[in-house]
Amino acid sequence: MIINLDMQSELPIYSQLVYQIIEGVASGELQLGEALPSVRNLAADIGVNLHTVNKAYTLLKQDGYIQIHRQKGVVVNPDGMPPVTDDFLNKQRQELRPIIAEALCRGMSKEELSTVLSDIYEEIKHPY
Amino acid sequence: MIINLDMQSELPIYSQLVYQIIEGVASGELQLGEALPSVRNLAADIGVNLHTVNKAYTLLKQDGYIQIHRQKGVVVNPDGMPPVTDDFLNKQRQELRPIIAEALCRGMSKEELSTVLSDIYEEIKHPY
Amino acid sequence: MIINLDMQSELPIYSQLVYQIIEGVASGELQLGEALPSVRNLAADIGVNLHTVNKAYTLLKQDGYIQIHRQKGVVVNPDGMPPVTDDFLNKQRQELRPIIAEALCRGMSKEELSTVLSDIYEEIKHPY
Amino acid sequence: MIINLDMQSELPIYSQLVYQIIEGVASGELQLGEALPSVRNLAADIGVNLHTVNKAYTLLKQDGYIQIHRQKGVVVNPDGMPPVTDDFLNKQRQELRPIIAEALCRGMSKEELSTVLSDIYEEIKHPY
DNA sequence: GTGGTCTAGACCACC
DNA sequence: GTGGTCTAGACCACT
Repeated sequence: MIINLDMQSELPIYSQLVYQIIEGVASGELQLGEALPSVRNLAADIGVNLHTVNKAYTLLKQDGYIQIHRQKGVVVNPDGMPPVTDDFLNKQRQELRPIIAEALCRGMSKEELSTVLSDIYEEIKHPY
Repeated sequence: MIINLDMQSELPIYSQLVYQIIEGVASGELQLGEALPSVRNLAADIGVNLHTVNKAYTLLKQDGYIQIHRQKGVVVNPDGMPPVTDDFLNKQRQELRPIIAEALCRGMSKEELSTVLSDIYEEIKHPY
Repeated sequence: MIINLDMQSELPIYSQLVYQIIEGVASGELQLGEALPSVRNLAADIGVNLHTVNKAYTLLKQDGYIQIHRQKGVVVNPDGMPPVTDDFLNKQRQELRPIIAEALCRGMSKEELSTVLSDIYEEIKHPY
Repeated sequence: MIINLDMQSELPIYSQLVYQIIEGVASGELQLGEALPSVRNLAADIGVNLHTVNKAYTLLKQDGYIQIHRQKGVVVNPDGMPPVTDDFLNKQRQELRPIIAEALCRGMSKEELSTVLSDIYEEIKHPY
């Protein structure tokens, strides 16, 4: 899987890592139970610090996206992805709110927004 | 207009300010051309430093949401809001992408996402 | 003569006034010895404070562009415009330097810059 | 690179910094991709507050002259300088206009002005 | 009274 | 170590 980092982004590198792995699962490029590179290997591959990869993996584990086994290494959670909890929905709304407010302000209609959302949805699901 | 700040949030205070003012315009609570509080007044009202407010105002001005008149004060841009540029759409997609990837991963359908979006859209537009 | 002020410009209003009057003389719209509106009238016409107009006139007088007579009012200096002094040339170079550096940085050639300069020169001289 | 600040100038210190760095790039003293001093180092070197340097760097970043890498430092944009956009040309004309009007008023010919411009252009390009 | 600038000094996240 | 954010308090130009 190809990881694409923007070193100038305001987003921390570990967050970018988290999102790229989540997107990998969302697109099907990463299967449930599939092994991920070790912290050490991934860090070397993408040229970032060990701590950075570690932080990303730890966050992914906390949210239930991956499992970290002492010896076997890191795998995408074979029991499936975390469910849509109320906490998640609240967080999602908080993140969407300012984006939608800005769009509304600039005159985008609900339909236009829906189209953008739908576009991205399909783009992630079928990245080929 | 009521400003609601979360001092514990990971979002910088000035960003929260920016979004709340944008939402104020989006909801119609702030009219085009309407005066905003002076830097110092707003800072005192919400209990933050004047530089923090200043930064928020400066960002809003850069994006064309407000005008800062020399020694007269700050007003919502009377010439209307900034348009939907390609830059804006790109930025919007970049912000939406990880949110949608996460939703997809957890099994939300496109329709469910659209409903959430629609909900928030109306919530902002009709906050009563 | 039509005065055009930009209340949002970073340039102080009195400076804008100074430049517009200088441009009026440069274009020939204002003749040597021609009367300018009184401080009071001009302030009322363009909707700014008396002090602002006063400051502009005072600066113009200091540089020798106009004369201010107690009773007769304000006139464009009938003895001609101030000469090209070394001080003026130094000030001019200081002002031009950052503009030219920026142009050079972005890849404008000396010829392109000269064309822009020539354009503006003619535009001011023949504003019709 | 030697930075020369005039603390008495009407130009804000951060603007002087911006222009000096742009001139450094224009003259070739600063190469594309070259590292600039950290905010704190530069501030200490030239004896100003770190916020002042920060503001200069932020402005340079906004215009595309430099890149600010997360926790790694500041470099001259390795992808080249920002292009000559219409916005830039408009801003340039606005800045040149009053300077040219004044010169015209005092009787400088187009050729004299062109010579001054050419002088400064070469002076910046070949500062030795 | 307005925003613009500057200082001094602090804490934080990231790497 | 880096930049990002925030505070407190000051002076200035402009209107």
